[in-house]
Amino acid sequence: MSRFSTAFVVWQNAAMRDEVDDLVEAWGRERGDLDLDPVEVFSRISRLSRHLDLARRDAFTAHGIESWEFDVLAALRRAGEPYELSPGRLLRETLVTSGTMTNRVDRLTDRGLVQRLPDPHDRRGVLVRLTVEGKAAVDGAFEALLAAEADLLADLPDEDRARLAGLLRQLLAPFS
Amino acid sequence: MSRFSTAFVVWQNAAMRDEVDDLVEAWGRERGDLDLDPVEVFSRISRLSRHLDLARRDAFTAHGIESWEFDVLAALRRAGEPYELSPGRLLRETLVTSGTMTNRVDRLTDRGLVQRLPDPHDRRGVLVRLTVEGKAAVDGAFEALLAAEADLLADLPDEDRARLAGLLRQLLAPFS
DNA sequence: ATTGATTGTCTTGATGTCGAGACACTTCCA
DNA sequence: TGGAAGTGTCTCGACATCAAGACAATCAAT
Repeated sequence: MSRFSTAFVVWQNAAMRDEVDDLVEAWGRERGDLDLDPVEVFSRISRLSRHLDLARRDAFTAHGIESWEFDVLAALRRAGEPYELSPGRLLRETLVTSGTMTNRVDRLTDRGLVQRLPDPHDRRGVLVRLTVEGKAAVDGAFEALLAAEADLLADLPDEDRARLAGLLRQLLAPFS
Repeated sequence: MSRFSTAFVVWQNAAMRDEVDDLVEAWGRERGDLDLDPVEVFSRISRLSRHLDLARRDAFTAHGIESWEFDVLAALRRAGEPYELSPGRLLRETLVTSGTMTNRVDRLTDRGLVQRLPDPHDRRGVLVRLTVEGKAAVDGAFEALLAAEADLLADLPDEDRARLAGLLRQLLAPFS
């Protein structure tokens, strides 16, 4: 199958139709003077992102946590032992503002998933540490997320996945 | 060039590195037991979507409108003459709730970009119609958006764009 | 040592969105 | 023709987020 995946893709593309095809068709009727190629890529990325958010939400609620909770817990989990980060580092990782992060850490503390500790090296600072319960929650949720995402990729041959990841990397790299 | 574009991609992938490579590396250190392939695709889609939102915001503010305004105006514009849709149709197009749409139409009416009309065929209903000013605003903003998005695609050869769009369609089609 | 600038965190007020419910009109069927 | 179910829109209360500013501790330079 992998040797023929490109032909397979071409065949599928011809047969398959998605919401964005309708969108492009409508714009083409109204603004035939414009090159709509960018819409073919970016509108699909936006819509996939929205669907993905919903899939994430579903996967996480089965594990009793919400998406924003996962974002924070996952950043701490990725940091490795002892699973500690400053609020400032957390808000840079998760791209939210400081007020939002204060609120999030408050609620995660109430739920017993993280705890706040004074930073021994900087008396202005605080460290947020994952609790044992928090680590278990994020590990379970991450496994559920990977399973849900793997389902979404099920129809895509390995070779196409790698190609897709590579093309997306080319788009994303300039931002990093 | 087109004949060698696949090899070109492979070479670029080897040379280029993005934020998600770091993310996957960190997860791999902590959870080497998991298959992180889905992250390579979906995390890039999420992050690109976020960057794209910012690029959209920039392109639109240059034209004096906001992203949520564009979403509503563009749905009306795509509908074609006479640029009218019901609030219910608008909220299905833009995936927001009815309360949100009421609020948005209120503000767009205040700005003179749309007007509310009674639906002649259904006395329960209302039609939202693009004004002349609204049509000019959305056309200008759309052109700016396409230009900004074309910039983001500038480094990607035509063949790769088409391949990327096709792969994304395969992921998106099951949702549609 | 003292001053000034910087960094890190939290507080406050405003805003946009969602979800649930209310209300009006329409459609269907007896 | 009458009543019930359905549809379309709007209102209201709760909530998470953001932006700006306040406050405390640290660092750098004289």
